[in-house]
Amino acid sequence: MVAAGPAGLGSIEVELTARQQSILKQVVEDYILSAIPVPSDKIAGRAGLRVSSATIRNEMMELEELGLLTHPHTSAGRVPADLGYRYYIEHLMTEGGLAPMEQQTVWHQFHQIEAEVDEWGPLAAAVMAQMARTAALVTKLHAPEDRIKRIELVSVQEDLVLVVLILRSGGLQQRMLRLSDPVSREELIKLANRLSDLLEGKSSSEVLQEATKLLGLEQEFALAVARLMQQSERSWSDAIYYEGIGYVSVEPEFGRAEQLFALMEALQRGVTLAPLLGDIVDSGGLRVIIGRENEAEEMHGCSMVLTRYGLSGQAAGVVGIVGPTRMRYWRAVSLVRFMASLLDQLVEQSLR
Amino acid sequence: MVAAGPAGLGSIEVELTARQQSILKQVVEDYILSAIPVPSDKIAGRAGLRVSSATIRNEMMELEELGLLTHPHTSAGRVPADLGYRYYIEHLMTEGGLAPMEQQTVWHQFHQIEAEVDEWGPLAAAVMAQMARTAALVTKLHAPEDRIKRIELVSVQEDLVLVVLILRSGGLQQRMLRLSDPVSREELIKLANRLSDLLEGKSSSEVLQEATKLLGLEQEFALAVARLMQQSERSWSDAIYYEGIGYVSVEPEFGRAEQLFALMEALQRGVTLAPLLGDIVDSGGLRVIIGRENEAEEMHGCSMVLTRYGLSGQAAGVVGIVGPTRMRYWRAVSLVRFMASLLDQLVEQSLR
DNA sequence: CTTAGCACTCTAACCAGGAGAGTGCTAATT
DNA sequence: AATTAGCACTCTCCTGGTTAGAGTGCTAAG
Repeated sequence: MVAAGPAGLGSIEVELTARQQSILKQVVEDYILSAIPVPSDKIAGRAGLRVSSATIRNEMMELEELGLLTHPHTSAGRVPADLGYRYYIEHLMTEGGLAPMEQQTVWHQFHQIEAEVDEWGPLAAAVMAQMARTAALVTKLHAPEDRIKRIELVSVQEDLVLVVLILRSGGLQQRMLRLSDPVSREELIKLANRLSDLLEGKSSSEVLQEATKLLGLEQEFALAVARLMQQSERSWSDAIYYEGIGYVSVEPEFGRAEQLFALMEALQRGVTLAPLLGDIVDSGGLRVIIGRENEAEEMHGCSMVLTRYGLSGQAAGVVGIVGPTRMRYWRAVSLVRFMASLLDQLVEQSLR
Repeated sequence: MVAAGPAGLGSIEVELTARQQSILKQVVEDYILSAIPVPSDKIAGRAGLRVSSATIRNEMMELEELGLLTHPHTSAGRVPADLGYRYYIEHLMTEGGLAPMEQQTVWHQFHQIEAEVDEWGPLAAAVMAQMARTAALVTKLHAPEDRIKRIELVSVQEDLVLVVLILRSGGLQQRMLRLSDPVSREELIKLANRLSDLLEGKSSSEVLQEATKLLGLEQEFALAVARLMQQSERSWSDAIYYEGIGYVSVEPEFGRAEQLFALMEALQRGVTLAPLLGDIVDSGGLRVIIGRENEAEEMHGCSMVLTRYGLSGQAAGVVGIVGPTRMRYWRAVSLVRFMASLLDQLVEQSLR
C-alpha cells in the first residue's frame, strides 16, 4: 500500500463494497493496458465476477457518482477518473516488485560504470525510463546545510584557477576563477591550505560571513567558494536528469507534439517541481501525484511517482517516474522503490 | 553566397533565366514564411514581374521539370523541392546579417556570464535557438591531437582522487578515481608533479605507451589519464548541446509527436552527425544540408546550417542550426556566421 | 512570346445515412 | 432486495456523395 499525498491533496475516503473494488480494479488495469474505454461486458466476461453486464453497469454508475470513473460519451465504456486511480493506488494495487533477473541486470549496470556520484543520476534515470518505458527523473544529491570539508585550488593557466570544493556530504563543486593577477602554483597550494583550515566545517552563510573579514586574494577565493555553495543549495531545476521522454510520445494521449512539448518545457524549467521536491526530501516516503492533483496545468494529463533517496539530513535527492495518467503504476512504484533503495546503498557506501 | 556541400552532395548546375530566378526566389521565400503552397497568381500580382499568372505557370512548369519545384497535388500551388532550396541558397539568397542591436544583445549575454569554456556552448546554442526560433546545436571544443599540459590530483577522500587534466588546447578533463590503497595528500602532490613532468606534451597514445613502462600507483594514474584523453577524443555525440527543440514542434510539418521524436533521438544519438562534424571541422566554411541530402532518414524533413568555430588545428567545434526544410535560411546563415565568429574570438582570447 | 479563357483535377468541407457499440432504463426473475 | 434479460436510445465512426473553390494545364488568339 502506498502513502497518500500531502493532506488534502488527493486523499480519498470512500467505502466501496468488495465487488465495487473488484470492478474498479479491473477497469483501471484494463484501461491502463489497452488505452480504450472499458465496457461493462468486458468486465462481466472475466473470471472472478459471476454477474451479468447489467449488474456491472449498475455498479459502474455508482462508481461514477462517487467520482471514481468517467465517461467520454454516452455509448462509450468507462475510464478511470483521477480519483479512481487514486483509490486504486491506495487500496487495490498489488505491487509486482522486480523480477530477480531484472534486479541483477540493474545491479550489473551500476557496477560496470565504477561510478562517480555524478554519474549515478543519469544512469538511474536511464535505467528506470528504459524499464518503465516512460520518462524518468533523478535529481542530484542535495545537501541543504552542507559544510566544507576541504578546498583545493588547481592552477590551469597562470591567471586561471579551478576552485574545487569538497563537501562533507561527499559532494563536489567546482568553478573556474579568473584572477586579476597571476599566482604561482606554490602560492596556490599554501592558499588552499589556509582557506581549508579557515573554512573547514563552515556552511555557506558562515563562509560568506568569514569572507568579509578577509582581504585581497583570500577574500576573492572565499567569495567564490560562498557563491559556489549557495548556487548548489538554491535550485533543483538545473540538477535534474531526465531520460526517456521519447517514450511518452508514442502514447496515444500525447499524439500532438505541441502538448507534449508544453510538458517537456514545464519539466525542464522545473518550476512546478521545486516545492514538491523539497517536500519529498523532507517527508520521505513514496508519493504518487495523479493528473489534476498536480498544480501545473501542463501536467494534468500526467502522473508522477516520486520518492526520496540518500540520507535525509545530509544528502538526499528525488527519484521518480513521469508518465501519462494511464501509466502502469504497479510497475512504476516497484521501479522507483527499487531504484531508491539501490541509490541509498550507493550513497551510503560512498560516504562510508 | 554560400559554399556548396561536399562534392556531389547537392551541388547544382542549372542555367536559369533572370525571370525564372526571380520566380524561384519568390516561391521559396513565400513558402518559407507562409508554409502554404504558392499559387501562380500570387507571384504574378507581386511587383517586379509584369506578366500574367499564365506565364508564371509556364515558367513554374519548367522549374518543376528541372527538379526545383514540386506539386503536392494537381490543384495546389508550387512548393520548393530540396534542389530548389539548394539553388536559392547558392544563388538567390541575400543574407541579412544581424541588426547592430541584436549583436549588442548577444555580446552582452556572453559578457554577463564571465564564462568558463564549458558554458559557452550551451549559451551559444540557447541564443541561436532563441533568435532563429528553431533548434540549435553547439559541439564542445574538440582537439584531435591534444597534448597534456599538466596533471593535478585532488584528494577527495583518503582513497578517492579527482584526476584533473589540463590540456594544451585549454581544455579541462576530469574524472574520479578510486584507489586500492589510501594515499596521503603530500604523496599525491609529489605524484602529480612527477606525472606532469613525465607526461607533459604527450598525446593520448604516447601517454598509453608511457604508462606501460610505469608500475603500481603511477601506472594506475597514467592509465586513467590515457583513458580520459581517449574518451575526449573519441566521440562527439555526448558533447553536443541542443537547445530550442521545442520551437520545431510548432511547425506544421512536425505536428505528429512521433516523427519529431524520431528526429530528436537521431540528433541525441548523434550518429548521423559524427562523420559530418568531423568533415566540417576539417574543411571549415559554412555548410547547408537540405532535406534528403542528409543520409539519415529521420532528417529528411530537416535542414541544417553548420560551420566550424575555434582554431582548426588545435581546438575546434561546430555550431549550427537545425530546423525544418522550410527554414529561414537567410536568418539561420547570418546567425551561424555571427555566432561562429563570436566564439572564435572567445576561444582565441582564452588561449591567449 | 504572352495571355485570356476554360476545362479539368483535386482537396476540403459538409451532409446524409447506416452500422456498431455500449449505455440506461424497465420490467421480469430469483 | 438484488439480479438480469431485453430493448430503446444515444453517440461515434465510417462511408459515399455532393458541392464549392482553388489552381493548374492546355488551347488558341493576340
